[in-house]
Amino acid sequence: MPELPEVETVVRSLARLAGRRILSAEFRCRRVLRGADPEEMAANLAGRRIASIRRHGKFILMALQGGGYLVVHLGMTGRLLLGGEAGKHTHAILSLDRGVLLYDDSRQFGCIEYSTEIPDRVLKLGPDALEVSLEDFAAALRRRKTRIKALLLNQGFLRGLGNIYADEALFRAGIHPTAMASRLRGERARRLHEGIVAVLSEAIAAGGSSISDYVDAQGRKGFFQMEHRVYQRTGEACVECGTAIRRMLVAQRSSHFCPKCQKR
DNA sequence: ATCGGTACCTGCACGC
DNA sequence: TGCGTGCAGGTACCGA
Repeated sequence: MPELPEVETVVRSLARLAGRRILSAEFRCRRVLRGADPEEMAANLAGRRIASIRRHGKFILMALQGGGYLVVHLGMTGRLLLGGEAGKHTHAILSLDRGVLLYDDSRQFGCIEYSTEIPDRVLKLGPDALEVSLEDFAAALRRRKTRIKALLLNQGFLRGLGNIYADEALFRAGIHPTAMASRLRGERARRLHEGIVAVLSEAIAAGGSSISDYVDAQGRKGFFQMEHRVYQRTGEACVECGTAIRRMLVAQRSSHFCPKCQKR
């Protein structure tokens, strides 16, 4: 489900949790704990106060007073929900001094873990897609010999983009998903950087994209899916030229593009 | 060191 | 109605 704009929206809807205390925690699925012991997890969290909540790429970092972090990744179908009933796919239940926070994930591709420090695999990600400078972005592109779509999905290169916003940014830049990254120089690199920042900013302003079931922590849907120009619009007319939008696989992920507007 | 392909898991829409 | 197929916002891991 969630890419940078959705995770940012969730984090904003969780901001009110700063200062709250976790009374107790319950974990029901070992898989989303990345192998950690459920009892140990619960013991690490019980009685702790939440200091702050922030986004790092697609990760959610909940800092605890006195040290330590609750690190959450929503994977494809993860949800953090304030309030509501635990269901079939609820894997974590945090009882707070006021209310409850649930972690729900039907496909179990996400994770929720406690760590004394921010994990290395989180810290080693590339620069944030909303913060990277054009100069750094353009220089990094030149060093990579791979198709641009695959590179934009690589969180070690740039953190935050996923399949929707990679396709949308490439469309805005007029770049074909199979274009070689190292060949995108000058004006093309600038347009791609601009397209990434623009699409992510607009999506955050719209509360993210709700393709099937994405909602923020208060259960609110996003509406940026109304603004998608290529993603899941296969066969529909390009908003710029009217040509039918095409779909192809790039790095095993479906990629949507306008064959006329986007050049290799 | 980098890259592409595959595996992981559940649910849904579709055609027969 | 049920069954098989393909598809879905993600990353980790493997071998080349």
